[in-house]
Amino acid sequence: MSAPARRSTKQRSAVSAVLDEADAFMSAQDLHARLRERGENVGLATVYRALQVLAEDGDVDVLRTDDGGEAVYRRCSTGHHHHLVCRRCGATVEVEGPQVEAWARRIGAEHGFTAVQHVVEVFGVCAACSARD
Amino acid sequence: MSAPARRSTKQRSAVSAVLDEADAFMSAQDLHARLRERGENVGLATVYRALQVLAEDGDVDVLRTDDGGEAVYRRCSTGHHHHLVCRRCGATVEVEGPQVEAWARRIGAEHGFTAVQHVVEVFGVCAACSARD
DNA sequence: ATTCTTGCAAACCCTTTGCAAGCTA
DNA sequence: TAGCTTGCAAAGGGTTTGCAAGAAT
Repeated sequence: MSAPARRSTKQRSAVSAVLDEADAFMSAQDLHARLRERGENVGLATVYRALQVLAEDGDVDVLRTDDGGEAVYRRCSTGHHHHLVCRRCGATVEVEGPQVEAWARRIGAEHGFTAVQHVVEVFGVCAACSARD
Repeated sequence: MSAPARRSTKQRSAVSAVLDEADAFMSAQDLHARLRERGENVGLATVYRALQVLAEDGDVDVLRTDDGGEAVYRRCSTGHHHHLVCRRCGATVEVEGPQVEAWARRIGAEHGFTAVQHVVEVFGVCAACSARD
C-alpha cells in the first residue's frame, strides 16, 4: 500500500520541460498541443497523469479556470502565496499577503476554529488589457 | 442583437428562493436536488440556464471548486463578506475583513489591474468539532 | 399572437480509467 | 525479470444545446 516508485521517462521530462519554459498557467490540453507542435508524441492521458503526479508531489500549482472549468497548471515557486489573475487574458502575478495570513488566523481564533487554512484569489483586468479598450 | 427580454417564471423564482435560503455556495446539481426534495419539478437544464442568467445580471457570485471543477453559486450579498467554514461539520460564519478588502485593492493597483474583485474563503475546524476529539 | 422558457435527450468538453504492449530499474 | 508507464479508446461527470411543446407578455 506504499506509494509506487516514480520512474523517469521521456514523456515526463517533456511535460516538465514545457512547464519550465512557459512561466504561466497552462491547461493540460494546451500542454499537449505544445508537445505535438514540437514533434514530441505524448498521449493526452499521459499528460494528465504526469501533471497529476507533479501536483501530488507539490511541484506545480493547480487552479481552475472560471470558464469551462479547465484545470490549469504552473510550476510553482516555493512558499505560500496567492494569485492576481487577469480575467481577460489570464496573465497571472504571484502576490503575497502577510496581512491576509494574519487576518485569517485571527478570524479563525476569534471564532474558536483550529487548523485554519484559507483560499484567496484576486481577479481584475491587467494594465495591457485595460489599455486595449 | 439586443439582449432578449427577461421573463419571470415559476422555475426562476424557485431557483432564486433556494439561493436566498441557503446563504452559502452551492452547485447547480445541489440546487436541483434541493428543488426536487421540495417537490418543485424543475429540469436540470433549466437550473443551469437560470443560474447563467443570474450570473450575467450580477445577482450571484460564481466560482469553481478545486475538485471536479464544479461551478458553485451564491447570492451576492449586498454587504460584501467572507465565510469561515468548518470542514468537519460545515458550520459557516460570516466574517468581514476590511483589511483584506484594502489589501486586494492595493495589490491590484500596484500591478496596474482594474476592476479588481476577490474571493476569500477560510476553512478550519470549529470549536465544537475540535472538542469532539 | 408573439417570443421567451422549459424539458428531454443528445452532444460537448475536460478528465479519468481499463487493458495490453513498452520501457525503466 | 518485475512492475511502473504509455497509448488508445471507452467511460464518466458536469455543463450546454437543439428542438418541439408550453408560458408569459
